Amino acid sequence: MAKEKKVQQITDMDVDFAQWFTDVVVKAGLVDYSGIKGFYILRPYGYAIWENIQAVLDRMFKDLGHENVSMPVLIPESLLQKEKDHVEGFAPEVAWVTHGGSEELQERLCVRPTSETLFCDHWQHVVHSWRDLPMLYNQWCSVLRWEKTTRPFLRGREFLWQEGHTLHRTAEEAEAETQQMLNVYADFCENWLAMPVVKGRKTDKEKFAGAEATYTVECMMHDKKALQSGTSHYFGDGFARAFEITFTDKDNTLKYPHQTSWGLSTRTIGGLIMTHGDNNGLVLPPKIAPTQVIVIPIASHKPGVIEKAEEILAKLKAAGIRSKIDTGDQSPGWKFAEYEMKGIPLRIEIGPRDMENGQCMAVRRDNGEKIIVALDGLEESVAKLLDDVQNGLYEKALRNLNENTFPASTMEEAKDIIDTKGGFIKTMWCGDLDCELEMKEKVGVSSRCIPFNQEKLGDTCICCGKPADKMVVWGVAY
RNA sequence: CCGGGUGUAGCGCAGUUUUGGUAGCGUGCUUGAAUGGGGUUCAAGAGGCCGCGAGUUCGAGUCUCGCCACUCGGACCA
Repeated sequence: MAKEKKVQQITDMDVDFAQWFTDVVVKAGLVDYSGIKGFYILRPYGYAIWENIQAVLDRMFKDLGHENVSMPVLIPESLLQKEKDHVEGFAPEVAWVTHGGSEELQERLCVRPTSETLFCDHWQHVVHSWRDLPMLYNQWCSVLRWEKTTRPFLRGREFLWQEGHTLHRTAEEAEAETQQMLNVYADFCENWLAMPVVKGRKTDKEKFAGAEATYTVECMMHDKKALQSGTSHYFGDGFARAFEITFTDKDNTLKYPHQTSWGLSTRTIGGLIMTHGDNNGLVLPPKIAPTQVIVIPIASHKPGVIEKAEEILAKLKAAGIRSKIDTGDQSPGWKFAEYEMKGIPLRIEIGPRDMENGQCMAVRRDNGEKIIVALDGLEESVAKLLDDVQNGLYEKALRNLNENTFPASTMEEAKDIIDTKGGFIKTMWCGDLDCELEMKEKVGVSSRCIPFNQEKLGDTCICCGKPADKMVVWGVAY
């Protein structure tokens, strides 16, 4: 029943997935294009989703002892250049401020593409003793990267994110933090966004500029492409050495602290859209949806209908369910389509017929199922239905991931899978960069990660045939 | 950065060649009426520096030259 496309204005996702995505983000009122390429306006509905993401993650961070701070938006060139790998990684895509008013600056300033260098510079000032550690910082901000090609949510030149930065006394502690925060992201993606993840470590080729190790949660989108939804980096003491951050340890010797950073951006909203959305528009998991229930009165000119609808709204709100009502004069059909476009998880219809029977009609956004619900105990029924939608979305996404992840033992096999089916490919890999490059060249995939959940598919590398003990997941990435 | 495409009403587009000559369509918007359980119907109305700048011409949305912006694919990235 939900198969038929009820909204004509959006492109069919099976015809042109990219266009479908663009149609949805615009028509659901999430973003508008600004006058500058790659800069997007987050409209109230899009921003509300981000606010919910922020609220949940912020709580999680703070529960683990992190504190929020705010760093400058500009970085002096000399600072950016202190860590060699880092600057090489980011230099091609930074924007520079060269003038203040009409005066040319003595040193140009880059608009932050990420803030490691700023945190390091700060810590160099304030960290002196083992008693000053750990530093567990986070900031919510936007960063700038001058991307060549841009898309709403998925790749903007400016994007909103959070970047956590921590500094620790020992390597072990920093490594544990890196893992812990990756697990926070995985937990958040799976339990709040209903997006199952593949957790793992990035190959050296794919790791963050300046990091010793990068960990990632990778999600599969509806078109079977991969989206990196959160990353966590372990830096060792590389930055500390470059920025000369030292502390006196308990044994009265001078040491370099160990560092991490981790980030999750508005790209995740793109992930939500591409994971759960359908041909009628957006589909939001109830736990993150700004509005969980939309109440629509039917034949609202009939006596008592509006009043009953308002009564239902009040009941739901009192039960802590984020609900709205639409008493506007558009036709019911128009409203159905509108709120489906916006991905509201549950719709409650209430009309004269329902009132006579002491019931209302609930319609699930995820599968279109229509359920008659008694007005008595409505709050409990609705809460249960919202849970069902949340779980249904996760199960569906998990099925998509599992059914489209294939083992491969030869390049030909891998190529065939990518060309005919798409999805993720898991193979053994020897660890050589050359083989990784060849996979890109010949199969068209990049390594997504070396999953923590390893399977022994064989003992030779898919590419060179030499001994291999690592299983890698490959895919076409956003 | 390379290659293609597009700029005309809020949005989506036709009109541009073969013929330079009153600015069009759909949708949306406003108002009114009837409707109302899947984008309801009818009526009336408002809305344009035809991307920008030069040029040709009696006359340019249309022809010439230049510029700009956006967009889609490719190479690079959250």
